[in-house]
Amino acid sequence: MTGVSVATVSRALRDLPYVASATRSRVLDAAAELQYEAHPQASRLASGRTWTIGLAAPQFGAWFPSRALGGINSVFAKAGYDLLISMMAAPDDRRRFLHEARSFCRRVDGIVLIDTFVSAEGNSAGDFFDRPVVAVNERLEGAASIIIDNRIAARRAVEHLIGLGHERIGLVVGPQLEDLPTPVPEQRRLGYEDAMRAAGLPCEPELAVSGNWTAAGGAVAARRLLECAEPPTAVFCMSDQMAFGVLWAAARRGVNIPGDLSVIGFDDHDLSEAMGLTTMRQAVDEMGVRAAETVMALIDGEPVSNITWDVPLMVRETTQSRRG
Amino acid sequence: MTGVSVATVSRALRDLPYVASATRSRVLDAAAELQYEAHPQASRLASGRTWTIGLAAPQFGAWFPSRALGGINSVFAKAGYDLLISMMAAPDDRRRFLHEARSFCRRVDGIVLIDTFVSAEGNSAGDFFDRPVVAVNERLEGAASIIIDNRIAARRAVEHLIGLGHERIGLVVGPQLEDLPTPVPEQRRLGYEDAMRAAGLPCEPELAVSGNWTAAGGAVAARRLLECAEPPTAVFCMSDQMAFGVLWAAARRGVNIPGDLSVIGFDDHDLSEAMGLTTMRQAVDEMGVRAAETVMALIDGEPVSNITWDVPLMVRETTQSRRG
DNA sequence: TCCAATTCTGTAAACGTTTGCATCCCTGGG
DNA sequence: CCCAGGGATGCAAACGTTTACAGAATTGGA
Repeated sequence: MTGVSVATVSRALRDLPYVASATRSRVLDAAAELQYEAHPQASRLASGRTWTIGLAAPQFGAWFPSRALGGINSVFAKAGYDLLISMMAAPDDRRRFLHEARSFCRRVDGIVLIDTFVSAEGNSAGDFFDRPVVAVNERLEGAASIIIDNRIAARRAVEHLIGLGHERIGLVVGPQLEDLPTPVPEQRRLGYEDAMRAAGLPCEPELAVSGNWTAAGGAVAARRLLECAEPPTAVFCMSDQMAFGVLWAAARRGVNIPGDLSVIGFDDHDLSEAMGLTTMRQAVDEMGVRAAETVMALIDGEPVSNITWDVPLMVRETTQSRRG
Repeated sequence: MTGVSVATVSRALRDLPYVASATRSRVLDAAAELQYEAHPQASRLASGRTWTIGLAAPQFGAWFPSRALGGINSVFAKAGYDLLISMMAAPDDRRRFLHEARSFCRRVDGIVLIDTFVSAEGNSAGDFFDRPVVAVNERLEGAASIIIDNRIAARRAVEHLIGLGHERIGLVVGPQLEDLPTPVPEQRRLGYEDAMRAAGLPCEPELAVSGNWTAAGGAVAARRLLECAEPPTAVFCMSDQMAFGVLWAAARRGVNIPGDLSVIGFDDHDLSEAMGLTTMRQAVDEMGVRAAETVMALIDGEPVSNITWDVPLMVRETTQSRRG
């Protein structure tokens, strides 16, 4: 239609140098008119670039990954990358995923790992992947990473309660999941203990109860705590979901919040603002955006970087200074 | 390595007929040893099959799509399909998506639409897509669909309350979103009115308040309802999230649930069981599984089908018969 | 005016499969 | 013993780009 060769068309459409501007605009016009666009598979085969980023995470139903997906997707959509997702819902899926990692790598230019804890299975990203990798919520040798400091954030949460005058402070813990060897619960517990010890307060074992990472578990935990001989005046929950359970159980028993019990969570879940829950904010979508930008930078040859994201305290209505 | 031609290898690896079983096993062994696998881009170019399914939805952060993603992904992972996602977070993304639909189609074998309401922009799936399409939560000409009957489900929810003796029944409505022309709120409202009318009860305008589809909005709505001259003894919320807000606001005001106020929601959100919320269950993951299976069936040439999914009533602890 | 450097364009060889067609081999029936 | 027919294999042409290389056209300076 333009009387020009395919090579020139290819160059014109991709903004490569060495094509006369008159030629370029003729090609562009023709392409627009014909709605022509390079066949993706063919172009991928010839160039070796897939223009696809692989995203691996445990169930996207979970709060963290599904939120992160939003941020990540917006960046890639703008940059022209497709997003290929691989979900590890079942307990053994992490091993399956790593087993198929070579195959996965062939169809992507870069990889974003969310909450996958690949480091439990090997030492370095290079053991599994031959593509640039960025890991969210995990340090992984050979990969860029975006994490938060769970220990310090937890410590700051508890310090907030201590600063309000609380001394008996309950801890609702999320258990270590069998199939997900995350250091998160341990780190958050250490942060709790750091704060308590620094304030000269004892860490009573009876004040640390499991909330199973769920709202239902949080409710059970709250009941346990409220039935203590000497119940706590404040509670730090390792997740907002568990905090919701605590709030709910307390409300149903007529325990006034924050009058009788201050509650602080961790995450800043979608519902937290509505519930007025004081919490530590994990800015998941921002972390997702940054992860996406980082993997694109790695693809462009920039060096590996490690980022620690800030976790601000969001003071709302479920914490107040101790009575009396 | 096996002394056999590439054509035979290709046939052996794909389980095609006309390859001797001895040859096949030699090829399979060699492939296993070399960790050989067909280059995806090359195979896609040659065969025209992309082995990819496109999934479009508004923000995956939302409850419905992120849950559906789980079911969908599990099916495709097993069947060997990749999943390519396209998210429509911003208000204008639906138009953008449809504008790029031709390009999207070239990289997928089939399409799953969740909550996209494409039908607002055109009459038929064929207007935009030249691939098999299954629409979730929407009827679309030329596409298979998986929907629920919002009107009947809402009616059954309200009938449950009426059956418990309630007569003043509040309605917490989700507003019609500007950029998402869904018939959902209208249908659920009609279901409410159907039930009320059938029982000879009036539909008081002051008992229908907006909850903005959020927990925070639900809390506001609850306050409005409780401040009525003659407050309702029961409330039907168009979503569980809004019901959470109602529950929360009621608990903070000392309104006993279900003693003073029965609450029923719609969705069966993850947190609903923990909260003991009576609700209408949308089995999202099952709908996702079915959507995935349906698109695969369409690809295999089976005819378009329309499925209406059942929405069972989950009776839990937030509804009880009217006092006195 | 001529030459070198530079910009522009075309040719053709990849890229790594799939698949139509031809060929060869083997088996069994006449 | 021959031949038909079908199973098994190989050959080579797609698939639709990208890109190294070569050649043509243009420019600027001597």
